[in-house]
Amino acid sequence: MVKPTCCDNKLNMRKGLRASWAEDEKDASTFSYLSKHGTTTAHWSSVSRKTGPKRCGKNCRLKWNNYVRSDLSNESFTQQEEELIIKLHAAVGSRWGLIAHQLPGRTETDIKNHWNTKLRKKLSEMGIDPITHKPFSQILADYGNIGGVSRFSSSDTPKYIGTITRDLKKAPNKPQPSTTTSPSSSSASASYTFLSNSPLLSHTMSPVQNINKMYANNANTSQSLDLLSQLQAISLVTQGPNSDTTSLPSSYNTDAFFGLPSPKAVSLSHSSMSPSSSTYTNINNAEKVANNNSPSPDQCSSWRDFLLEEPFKPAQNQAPDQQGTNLADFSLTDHDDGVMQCNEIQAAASTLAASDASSFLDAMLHQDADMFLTFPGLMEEPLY
DNA sequence: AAAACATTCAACCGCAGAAGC
DNA sequence: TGCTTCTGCGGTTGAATGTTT
Repeated sequence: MVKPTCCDNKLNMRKGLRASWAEDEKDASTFSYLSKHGTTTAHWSSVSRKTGPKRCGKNCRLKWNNYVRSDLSNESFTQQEEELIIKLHAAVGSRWGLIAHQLPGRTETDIKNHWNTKLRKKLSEMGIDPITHKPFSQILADYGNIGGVSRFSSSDTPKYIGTITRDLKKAPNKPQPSTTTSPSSSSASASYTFLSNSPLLSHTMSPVQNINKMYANNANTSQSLDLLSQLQAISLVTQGPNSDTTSLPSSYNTDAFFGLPSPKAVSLSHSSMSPSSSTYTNINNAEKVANNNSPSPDQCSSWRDFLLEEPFKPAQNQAPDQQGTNLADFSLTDHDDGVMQCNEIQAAASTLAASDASSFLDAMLHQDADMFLTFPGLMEEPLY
């Protein structure tokens, strides 16, 4: 590890415990220059040389990105933003930078702090593990059922269980909020009453609600969303407020919990879906491909039942010639008929399945690279 | 009024990858 | 090719502030 120059005491850089920035530093001419010309061509090391008292470039960048930028919002987080953060966290984990790109005016530090101080606690109080987004009861049950073969590494297990028990202590000793579907279930989705009660979750489908569905799926099946779901979650979010949510067929009966249409309704609606609502269809198709052993949506009366029916299982026994399929070969963009091509989903699913053949680490790295190839927008510079 | 406790959030730290030489 | 520097990210810390006792 090369020690950054800013950490070299010989350079007399201002650092150390809470060496707070004075107002005159914040208003330094260099930051004024950045305000006018942007940061795309800025070299933070040279920026630091221009700021009065010596500050390392890293320090300047941090200050600029978090506090000096003019587009930052000082308003408290709205409920919609909180919902988005939770869902994105479920989809992509603690990648605050990625999450911050979806929330204009918010910095990753803002979001990280808000998560650690508010949302994390909020989830814990509802009996949901903020790390896995699964109910504590399910985590403990899973842990009790594994019979000596831990799904966690032996080094992680004590720490992880310790986290759960600590969060459990924070949870109130009262019954989980009842649901209108299955009172016996303590699923994470059932605990998200504050989400379902949100005025934002109207009967009209929105990208956020679509993520809700995947979120519920994730909470009941796997420790983290599979890559395909992550890609789709990000795709949905990046559509933002521009997505047309008004063109959904009237046949969409809302799910009792998340305001989702029944799988049957969606299944019946495929042929009449408008292109603008194809994202929803894409996900539905992807799930059908991924859960190829699951009952068809026609057999289930609600999304919850459908999703609880069978956990996600990667396709097995893929033909060898499919293993070379690149995830970047398929696109989530709309097709003329508004429905994602099934063979493209198949290609993605087989890629995920093929990853079993090599090492887990290699597969993860490969999939991560593919994700950014598929969504180059995630790597774009935010507009300041 | 003051001490104790809890919460917030700006700043710092360490790591890792990219870029430059 | 290897070393150095730059940049970005996520996690942690602790001073400041607010709330409770």
